[in-house]
Amino acid sequence: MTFTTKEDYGLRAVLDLAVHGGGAPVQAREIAARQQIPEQFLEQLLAGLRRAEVIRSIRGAGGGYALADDPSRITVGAILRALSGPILPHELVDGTPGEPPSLADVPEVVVVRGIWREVRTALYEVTEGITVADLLERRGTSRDAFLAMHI
Amino acid sequence: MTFTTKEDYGLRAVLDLAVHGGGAPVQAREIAARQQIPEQFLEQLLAGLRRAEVIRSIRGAGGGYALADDPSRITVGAILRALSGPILPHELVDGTPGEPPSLADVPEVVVVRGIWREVRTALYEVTEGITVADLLERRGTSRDAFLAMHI
DNA sequence: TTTTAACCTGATCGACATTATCAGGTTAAT
DNA sequence: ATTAACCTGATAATGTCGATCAGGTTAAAA
Repeated sequence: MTFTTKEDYGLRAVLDLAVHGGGAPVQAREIAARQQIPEQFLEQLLAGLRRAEVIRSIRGAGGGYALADDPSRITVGAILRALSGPILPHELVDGTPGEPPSLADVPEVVVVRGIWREVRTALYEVTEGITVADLLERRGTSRDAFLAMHI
Repeated sequence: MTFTTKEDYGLRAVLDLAVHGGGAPVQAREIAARQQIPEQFLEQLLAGLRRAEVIRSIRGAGGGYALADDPSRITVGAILRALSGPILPHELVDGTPGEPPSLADVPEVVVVRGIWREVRTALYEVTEGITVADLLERRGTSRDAFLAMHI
């Protein structure tokens, strides 16, 4: 079980987009610079997010990226799924179509699939419960706290 | 983010051990046969579980494996950590020691680290909240339900 | 005390994902 | 026409996953 840099980068990129995207599109280069993400790698992630319709792109000079929807309708879960596919491989939860049928009769298999279902539910509740709008709010308060510390 | 076959196998092996370990040690070969896990791969996982003191081994003829503790004191979380290390890489949550200090000042980084902390907490609560004793109980009821279906 | 059943160790392997980098091609505003 | 930006595809180092092979070590049992 592991989360990766890819997902960290992707979340930061979308949040960056939400913060700095008050009208004009935001360039990948800017995001890369602010978030210290390798530019070409970031473009791969943005391409995936675009295909999943989390963000949209504007081509040509003066182009860039923007959120595809209102921040309150984009969840952390949607972003993560766009970056890395389903949270938990179905095979573990439901079994594979091609597996020996006897496997589903092993009681331990049944019980452990129940665990995976619980884990998936917990992850789903957390990640679908946080929207980009929530993150924007958190960023505001955390930045205020940070600035206050440095007065 | 992904869970793997390794973790599925490992959970099933420990549960199998709990079910069939009423006194005598259980052989890796038996577990492999019942759970349909490649025997040598299973031994790798058992070795890791032994090093983490989730199970213990008895060497020599008539040996095998047994739980290292009471089923009620072994959690799913402990098993998963023994198999795959910490649930979430700390770098994402706390940053790496060698990272440029400026990164911790990027507000988006701070916010996203908060997300990772929430995800970790949720996973922790689920996995540490289920013990092997719980699984034994579930197995009992699920097997009864299965057998009842086939009368 | 020899045998043997079991654990144990280390090496190796193909396939795949991650984390990039490079080289260009395409779009559309200026 | 130029140019700033997105877009695409190839390449690659590194690591993990899932699995297999070849033996070595322990200790119960014959």
